[in-house]
Amino acid sequence: METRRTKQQQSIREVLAEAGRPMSVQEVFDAALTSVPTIGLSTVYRTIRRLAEQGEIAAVAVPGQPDRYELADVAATHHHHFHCTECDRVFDVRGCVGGLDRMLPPGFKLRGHELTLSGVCGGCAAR
Amino acid sequence: METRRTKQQQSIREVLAEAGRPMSVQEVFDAALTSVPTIGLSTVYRTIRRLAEQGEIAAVAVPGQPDRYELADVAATHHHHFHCTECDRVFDVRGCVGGLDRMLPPGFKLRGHELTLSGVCGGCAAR
DNA sequence: CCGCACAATGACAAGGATTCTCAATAACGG
DNA sequence: CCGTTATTGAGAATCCTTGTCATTGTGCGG
Ligand SMILES: [Zn+2]
Ligand SMILES: [Zn+2]
Ligand SMILES: [Zn+2]
Ligand SMILES: [Zn+2]
Repeated sequence: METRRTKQQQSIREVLAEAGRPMSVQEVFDAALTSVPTIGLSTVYRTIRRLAEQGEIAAVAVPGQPDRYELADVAATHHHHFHCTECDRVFDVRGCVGGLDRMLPPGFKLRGHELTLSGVCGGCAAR
Repeated sequence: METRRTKQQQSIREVLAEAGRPMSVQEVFDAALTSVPTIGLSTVYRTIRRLAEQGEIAAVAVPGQPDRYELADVAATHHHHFHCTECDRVFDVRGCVGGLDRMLPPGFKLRGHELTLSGVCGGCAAR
């Protein structure tokens, strides 16, 4: 089972790399269209799912909205997210918090955590 | 516009109140069926959406899965969540973390936050 | 270079979750 | 009780995501 390199996959990676923030499948699709006008939505879904399964990208959930995705090398630099309730965009924020183990009930095993701040982003606050 | 009290809505509230953890619409529906066997799935979606809009319940997002909901009075007692990657259930955990403002870029305004721990729950870990 | 094998694609069908529509029901004030 | 009308339940409709499959084109061997 070889793995072939295509312009579609390359485009999707570039979009995610240059975005600087987690993007939805639809957002990736729209952005990828400019560099590969014939790309299909199926391909974007397929590629993103595979990348996620392979751990190359990570999923970010926001209530009531489709998941967003970002490159794992960004995710590898441990960070968290900020959801602007005005424009619905999601931003990366650096830093973390400690002492999470102490929050767990006995018997539970901690493997990871996801912290999402919410409020108004710089752009929306300015207006 | 009066608001009428129905057994369906009462049942849904009871289910959420007695669950002790955030539940998906389907879970609420299944549970509500035992007390109101004729209840429709539409009614559960409708009621949960209205309760969420009115701020009586809060939504909890998990990547790749439908939102879960919990009563706001539970949510009001500030707490967070634990997602078991084995059984996919979501649990409430008490406690919080501080110093979140310091994580924000300049110009951003913090209104709230959501922290979701993940790992293996007590039940699954036992097996 | 050329051609083959088969991974990947794109268009569309299919599936699942959520919302919408509407006639029938039932809560509640009179 | 009665009438008004908020609410319900069933199904259609919509949105998001995955599956299917004939076609395309990558990567390798000749
Ligand atoms: Zn914004
Ligand atoms: Zn962290
Ligand atoms: Zn579990
Ligand atoms: Zn907190």
